[in-house]
Amino acid sequence: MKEMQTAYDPKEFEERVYRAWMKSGAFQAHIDPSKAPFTIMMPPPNITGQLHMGHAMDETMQDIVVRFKRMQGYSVLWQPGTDHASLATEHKIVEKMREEGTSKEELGREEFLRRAWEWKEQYGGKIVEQLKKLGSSCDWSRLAFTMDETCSRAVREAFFRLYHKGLIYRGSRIINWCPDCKTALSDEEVAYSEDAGYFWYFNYPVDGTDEYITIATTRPETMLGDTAVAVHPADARYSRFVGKTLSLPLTDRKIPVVADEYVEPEFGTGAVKITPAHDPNDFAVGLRHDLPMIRILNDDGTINEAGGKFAGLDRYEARKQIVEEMKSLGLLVKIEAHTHNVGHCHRCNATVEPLVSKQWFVKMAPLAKPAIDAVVKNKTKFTPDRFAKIYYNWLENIRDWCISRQLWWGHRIPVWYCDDCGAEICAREDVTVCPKCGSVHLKQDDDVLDTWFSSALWPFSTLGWPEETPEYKYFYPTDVLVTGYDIIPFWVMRMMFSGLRYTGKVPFRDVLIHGLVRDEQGRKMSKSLGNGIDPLKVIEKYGADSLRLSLVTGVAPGNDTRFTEGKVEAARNFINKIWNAARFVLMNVKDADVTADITGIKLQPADRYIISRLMTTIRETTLALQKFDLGIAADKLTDFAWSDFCDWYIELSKSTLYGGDTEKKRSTLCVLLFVLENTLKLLHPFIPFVTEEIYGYLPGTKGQIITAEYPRYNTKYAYRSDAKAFEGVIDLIKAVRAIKVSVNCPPSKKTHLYIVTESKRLITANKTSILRLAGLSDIEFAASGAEAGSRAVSQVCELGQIFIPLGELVNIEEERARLQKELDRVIAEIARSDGKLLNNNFLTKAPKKLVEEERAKREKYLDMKEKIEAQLKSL
RNA sequence: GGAAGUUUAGCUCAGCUGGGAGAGCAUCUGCCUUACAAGCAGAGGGUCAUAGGUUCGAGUCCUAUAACUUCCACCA
Repeated sequence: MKEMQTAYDPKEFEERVYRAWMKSGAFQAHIDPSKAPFTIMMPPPNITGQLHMGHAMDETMQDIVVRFKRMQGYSVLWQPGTDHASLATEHKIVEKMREEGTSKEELGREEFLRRAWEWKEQYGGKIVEQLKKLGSSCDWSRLAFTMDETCSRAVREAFFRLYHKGLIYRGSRIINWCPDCKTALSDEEVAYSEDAGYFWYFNYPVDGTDEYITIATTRPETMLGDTAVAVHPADARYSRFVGKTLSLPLTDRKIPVVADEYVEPEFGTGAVKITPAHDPNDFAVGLRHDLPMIRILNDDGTINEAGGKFAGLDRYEARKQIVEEMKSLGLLVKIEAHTHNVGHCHRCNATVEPLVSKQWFVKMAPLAKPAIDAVVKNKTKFTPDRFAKIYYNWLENIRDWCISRQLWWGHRIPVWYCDDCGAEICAREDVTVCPKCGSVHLKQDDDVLDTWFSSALWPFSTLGWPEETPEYKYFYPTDVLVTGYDIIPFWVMRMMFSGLRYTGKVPFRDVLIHGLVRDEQGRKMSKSLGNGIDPLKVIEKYGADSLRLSLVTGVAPGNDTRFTEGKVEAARNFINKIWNAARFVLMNVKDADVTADITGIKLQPADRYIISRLMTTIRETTLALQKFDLGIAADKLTDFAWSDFCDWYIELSKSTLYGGDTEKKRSTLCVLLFVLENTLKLLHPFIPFVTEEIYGYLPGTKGQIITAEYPRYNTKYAYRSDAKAFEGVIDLIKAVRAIKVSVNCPPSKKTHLYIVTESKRLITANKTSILRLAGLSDIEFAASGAEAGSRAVSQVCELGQIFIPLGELVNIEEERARLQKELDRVIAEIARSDGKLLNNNFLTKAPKKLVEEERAKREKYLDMKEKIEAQLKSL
């Protein structure tokens, strides 16, 4: 048998183990009617993406669930893929072209797309390689891409269906425009932030009088597009002006004063300039009063011809000049500092301009309703469930979704316009001849779709929808979607209404939401702050298993977590512990012909104890994983493995392993192997690499741990009373250890122990272990403490009263103080117990079992009190 | 303006359907005990944000308050 290295070194095997998994086909999903399917769709990372901590956590959580289910015998599909990320990718490619001294306009659409695909082929798979380093066990043979043939067909189909149901329409609306990306954005793609700005107060002259109306604005340049000033109908200050016209300064236009309830008299001056083409509220006012719309901005954020002499200036330069000019005209009243919410492009952070533009929209109201109902009716369940509220909140207030983007990289809108008859044709297949007039002069819409339009179809487009493929029939609907709460509006919501609309089913039954990974100070990790930590570097230093474990321990579902290297170190230390425990077991097994089979073996008390604890751990972790409580599962497991198995059982096993009884030795080895093997299986979803590696060293194992059966709770091995009894032995050992430390007795000095007990059999049965772990030379049963001599230290523990004669080591005063402290503790316990038991309401209303337990405790403490008092007296 | 979350040991955080406050790190003490010093044994440390309420019993449920975080809406 090959020997394990002395120290845990993930670098030595992680890549090798991953290759073996790939080669064995363990990740591959199979349509197997004899098994229940289990499906997870990986949130497709952008092809421009670099693996970050958010991915690492998201992937780890999915992989834990997937490996757990796979071991439970489900036919698992974890579907991987990447997203074309139209805006982000186009940005990147445009940037590259600029460096090469060219531009998309210069190259034209076709050449641009050719280069874009080339870029995708070259760099788009990078993130996939990074995911593999984490240990992600997805079916790479099914790697999908949002712009591949299958997904593209699904996009066409979806668009086609909505279009012909009137749920997709084209119209001129106020949309969010990014002047840097030069495209429309959806409401969700705009991030607002409180920015410091100003309030400029301008006077607009009232025609036919020498009076002015003062308005306040945060965006002076928009005055070029003003088509009215509005006041509240009930505002006495302005009522005499309603119906009059104003001369709009810097232009030759006359604009009316209108009355509209939208105006809040208390805010600003109570008079509002109305720019219907550049403000959503003004747009509504404009419609009500039939005002003209004057768009004053070009796509790049410069002023257009409507701006007269300001045409061609950048919006901020125009602002400066307009303010100057108003000042020189004496029409600038004052400037106030004012912080207000400004919308920014979530991709490039440029200030977004609301403007009227002809775009494609999805009508949301009819789609939102079923998506809400599905969650209300629990067809899809959020974990933690509080996120359902956030989901409702979004869908209940949702506005129509602007889906057209003025970009080239993406799914082109499948609509053609006929140059001859003006027909608008939406079709599944490319159109070359106008179905209305037979003309061949057709032009496809220039725009592409929002990336999220295709992501919304991900759970079924990857399975071949709209074809009823075997995959689709077997794996859809999917089981769990794992993602961060920040993605709910972009993706979760849209997959929900899309799934319901197109497939008639919810796309997933569970949504597992997690939080953000923050930095050590609790800040969001971001490029601009430069505080991001590269998961690949962490893997390089500590291994993927350590990173994975550190990302899920001590984390409550849906909560943000801080990443610290200390956590990774703690995880690494734990894994090293497991590594060495395995090494210990294997060293002792050597060539002994034993396996992890414990059937028919004569078990000692310690064996029953650890097996019982293993069973409890199996039950608890299985339950926690089923509820997606990954943090709790990890906690229970590490606690069991480290504390129960390593610190107790392995230490206990030494007394038989190093003893002469070969039969006992054999059975102990079996139990060690049994517990180790099961522990590795339980740990495998969390730390897959190291568990697989160790599993390979175990005698009698076949195949890989990744496809082994997940341990099952077996009542036969519960051994509840044995385990309970053995806890008394542990308590005894701990008591002796504590005493020895408290009197500064060196651990190496073996001492004698006297014990007054009724559990002689239990103690005798475990005598060698107790001697070894407590550092004793011998144990003697006594009728009373007197036999231990006067200079003995005593302690009341579960199995009885122990006495350790320590001779000159004992300082009577210190011992008296120690006992007094113990006595105080016991008295406090009795008082607590009395508080309950003397309360008649507790006796009558609390569960009987609880009352009985409380009575037993009180008895125990009373007994302890008596003994401690007697000991104090004897000193 | 609306909503959600957080507040527990020095730090970072767990704590499921209410029934004797936990972990890791840090601190202190003692140990190289032949798997592991990335370790072992032991110890100290908490008015569970505040105030009420429900209950025999509240970290846990309800109400209010405060502080912090986040999301949404938005007044030009």
